[in-house]
Amino acid sequence: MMPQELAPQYDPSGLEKNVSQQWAEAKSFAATPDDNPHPYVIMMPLPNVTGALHMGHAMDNVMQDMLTRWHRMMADNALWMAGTDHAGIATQAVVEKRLLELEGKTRHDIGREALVERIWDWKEQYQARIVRQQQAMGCSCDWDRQRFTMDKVCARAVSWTFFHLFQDGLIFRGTRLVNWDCYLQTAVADDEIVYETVQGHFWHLRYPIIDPQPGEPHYIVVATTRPETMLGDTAVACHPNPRGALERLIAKTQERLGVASQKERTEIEAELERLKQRAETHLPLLEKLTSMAKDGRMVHLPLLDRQIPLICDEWAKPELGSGCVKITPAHDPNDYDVWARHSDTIGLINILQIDGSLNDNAGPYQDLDRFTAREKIVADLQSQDLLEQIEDRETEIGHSERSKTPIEPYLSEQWFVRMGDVEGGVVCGRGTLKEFTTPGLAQAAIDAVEGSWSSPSGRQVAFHPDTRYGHTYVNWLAEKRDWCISRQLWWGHRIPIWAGTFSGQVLTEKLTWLEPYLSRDDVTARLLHADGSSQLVQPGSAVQHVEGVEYSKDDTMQLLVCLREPPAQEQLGQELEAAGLARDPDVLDTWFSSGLWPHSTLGWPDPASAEINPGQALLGGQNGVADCLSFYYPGSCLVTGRDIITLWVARMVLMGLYNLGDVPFTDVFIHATILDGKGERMSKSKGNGIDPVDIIDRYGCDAMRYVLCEMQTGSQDIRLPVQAISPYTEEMIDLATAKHGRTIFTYVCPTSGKEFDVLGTMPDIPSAKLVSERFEVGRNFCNKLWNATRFALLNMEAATFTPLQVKDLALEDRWILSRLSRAITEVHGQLEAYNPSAAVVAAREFFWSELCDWYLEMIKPRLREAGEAETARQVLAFALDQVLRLLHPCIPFLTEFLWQRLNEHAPHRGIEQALEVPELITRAPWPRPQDAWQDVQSERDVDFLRDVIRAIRDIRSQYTVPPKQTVQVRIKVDSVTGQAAQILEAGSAHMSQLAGVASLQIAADVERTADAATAVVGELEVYILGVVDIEKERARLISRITKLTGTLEGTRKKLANENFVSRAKPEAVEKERGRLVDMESQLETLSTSLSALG
RNA sequence: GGUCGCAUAGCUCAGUCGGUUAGAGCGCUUGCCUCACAUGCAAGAGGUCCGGUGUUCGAAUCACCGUGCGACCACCA
Repeated sequence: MMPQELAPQYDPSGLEKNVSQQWAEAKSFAATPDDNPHPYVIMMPLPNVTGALHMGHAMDNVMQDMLTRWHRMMADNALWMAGTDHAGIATQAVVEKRLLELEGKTRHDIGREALVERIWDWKEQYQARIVRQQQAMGCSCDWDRQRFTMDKVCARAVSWTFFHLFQDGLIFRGTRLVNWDCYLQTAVADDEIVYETVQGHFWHLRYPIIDPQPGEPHYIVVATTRPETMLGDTAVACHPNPRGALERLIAKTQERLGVASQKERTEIEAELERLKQRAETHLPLLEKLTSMAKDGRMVHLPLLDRQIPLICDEWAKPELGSGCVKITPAHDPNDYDVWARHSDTIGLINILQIDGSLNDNAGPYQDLDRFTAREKIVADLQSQDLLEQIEDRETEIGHSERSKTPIEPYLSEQWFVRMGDVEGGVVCGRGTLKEFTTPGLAQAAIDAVEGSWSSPSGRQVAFHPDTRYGHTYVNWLAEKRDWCISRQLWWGHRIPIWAGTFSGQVLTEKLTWLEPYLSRDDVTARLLHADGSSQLVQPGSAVQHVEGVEYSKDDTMQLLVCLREPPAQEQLGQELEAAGLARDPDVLDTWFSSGLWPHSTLGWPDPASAEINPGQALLGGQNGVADCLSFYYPGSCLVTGRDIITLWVARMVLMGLYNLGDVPFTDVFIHATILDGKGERMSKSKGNGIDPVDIIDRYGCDAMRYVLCEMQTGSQDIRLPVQAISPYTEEMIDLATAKHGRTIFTYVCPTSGKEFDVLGTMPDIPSAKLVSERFEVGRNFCNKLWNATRFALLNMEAATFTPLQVKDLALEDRWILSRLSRAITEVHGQLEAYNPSAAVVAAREFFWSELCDWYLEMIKPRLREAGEAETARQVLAFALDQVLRLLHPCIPFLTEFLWQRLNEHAPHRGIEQALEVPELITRAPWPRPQDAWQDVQSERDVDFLRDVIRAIRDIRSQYTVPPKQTVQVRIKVDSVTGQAAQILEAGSAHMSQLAGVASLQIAADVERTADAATAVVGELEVYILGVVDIEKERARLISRITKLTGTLEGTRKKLANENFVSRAKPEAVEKERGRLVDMESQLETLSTSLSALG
């Protein structure tokens, strides 16, 4: 096939599709275990199947792809595992919402099975869309291995992990106060709550005191932002020692005042004054109440006519409110703690039903929604004169991230993973060669990133680009809070537990029936005592144990049976159900399965028997080569944003350690978060989120990737100004400065004056695409690369390869090879340091500022000359080859396309020897720097020539000499045989080509004509003849002299400073001396020229 | 309340061990459609390195104080 000439302009649209197809056909990204000792593994942070990808995903994916492609070129066996997350609550919420909107039905109308089926449909649709987006971004994942967290292979890993944690006593069931989403009717994790400030009230309630003695108050005032919770009050607390507490606080505040800054002072002084005042006004009453509490006095709970005790607890703060606090243990976490301290004297009353309405403990308010009840209660209290005051107040209300409804603290039975240290420690990697014992799960994950610890294989986890995110990780884990893993949802991995509550003889019967199953290694059971503790039912000893002393005949106990294997869950599960046990309806927290991602995807616990989807690459070992799990685990690098360091990274580390005894990866690369032009986090719901596909459509994927790489500098945030494309005029409108329309999601097009929206939710006005002009830079870069290649190919009709000796090459050839070698070292080093921006800048700098701006220009005359052209072509082809390789991890499509064109024109490339040139660039060997090519002398010589050329160009520009007009130049040198003269002589062709020099005279005694402008380059005087306007030249020279004199004075002063000369490093002093000499000589030349002007 | 981070050109950001006249890209000004590229080429202007104090021969860089932002965690009767 005849090589085709490239079009003069780069157009990414068709190109990227074709290249994509080539990669797919060649299965370029397939990874299979082999005898390569260097696997490189990245596990993709799995996007949720709730929606399309955004710019944050683009950044994340591009960073991963860059690392993967780089390692693939370095001949590592590189696996990038792709996949998606079922994202339990998020996905179910989206599908339920649609169900309601489109069909007016709730999940209860259609039932569990039908809902789950619908969510699967949704998942298929979105997963396909996500994969298309990732492929459009050039992601070089092994697409034959992509997974979904609910795939069978992953489900088995989830079940196994649950089973072992349960068996080890690390998973337990308990009644705890959880965050309850009344809309979705599930527990949600602390991190799934967003706080919003709302205008609320602070109600001060009066609780009458029963039988007040003379001198005692008739009521106690307590304040609340949620008055309906009073129905669940079981005590009122006051501080056991209010005077002591208040005095301590006053002392502490005084101390703070001592060290406070000026600004804080007034505030602290006011606070101090308030506290002192309060001691006067409130203490007598509070002390009275304390003594009454110690006396065991009771308080009347209004509306319900209950008596509740007055108790002493330090949770009551004498400095706040009335100094007393109502205690609602079932609906407030702090009150729950108070209850835990006083559980012998006070009760615990739940007043809520799962939908947020009140239950039968609420008496007359039963079945009212909690907010309706609130109004009614306030009104009722008011009518009984029990409302002392209503204060307006801003309050922070926790809302569920998914349903956007207010969260209620709610007492319910949930499953937890024990994160803290346990007696006897936790065995990690049980049964493997890497087995070791750790104090607890959280501690194991903390150890993994700290100091001297290393896994049995010698690994540990390091954060990049710096260690500060290690602190986030450790601080979070150090709390060792138990992890609530149950969710009352239908979408997710169902908890593999069957439970039944039995007592006495029946329990014994059940255990006897269970006995034979317990000898199987995939069945385990525990008995849950009323106090929350549990014991493993041991095979062979179950019956005896039960008949022993552990519990009395009348005790009621919960029998929990856990099944490890999903198939057994089907069969044995039915038997258990027939025996009166019921499967736990809950599903697991999404992070439970994503925490297993690095090994569940590889077939853990047994790759050979892993059930993968049809057509997918096998996981078991073949032909004597290791299976995927042992080959690809532990992996290499995790790439993610900082928002899920705790949720995900920490969990992967601890799950990996627990199941396999080793960390899932050794490096964690935390990339920047993308913000909009106002510094706000990008998100679709904020109306500032850019869809990567819109950028790809407009600028091309490579352009987007180039800019993303260049932006990744290591700082924590990146601002990306966002523009909307006006649907009326197609103009770009900057959202940071544009005028809003009727809502914050609409803007006014300044030209047409019409309104558009950015969310796509306004039915009556058109919506605008969001893009960013920042990506133009990337497109321009791609165009430059396209055209540089185009130029090379136009000159390469007869390219051949002949082994060359570097020392025989022309100055510019030696120079470009030396610079190339440096650039390779730099790019490689910056990639190793997780600094993509610096890597890309180094590649660009070499390619654009050196190869294009100078080398190409310098060899143009040679390319036209037979005899000279061959070598120039060969060096050019080689340099281009190396540039394409260096840029491939960043801009894969274009480099792949150009690589193939280069292969057509110049299939054999190299300098001393021919390079390995594969058909596709994806597996082209990564460039290596050549020490032998480092040529300081040629670099210095070319720098010098460039300085002279620039000086001439500067003068030409200053005197507006038309580009086509040539100039005569005379250069005064010390000696015509000196080095400078030789370089100039050798470079005269370049000067003519690059600075329009028609005639060049180099001599020690050149004459300066009256119409000559003077430039000084180092020690040389350069005269450009026939351009001068005397006044202008005088002004120019004076300006130069003034500037130079200033610097010169500074240097002189420095050197005159005795301290500098004696104390600074000798090199620094030497440097200054050298500069001084240079500047003095330049100044002299300039002064001479000035005076010559007359 | 706790922990951590940021502030450098009009904009977005680099700046390594404290050492030359503080850099890049975009934008701006001027001149060029020079036979690869106007998505380009050449030349240029543009800085109180947030403010202050200190350490040092020397501070954008180190320490402390202040100002203004931001992130995460905790809490909020």
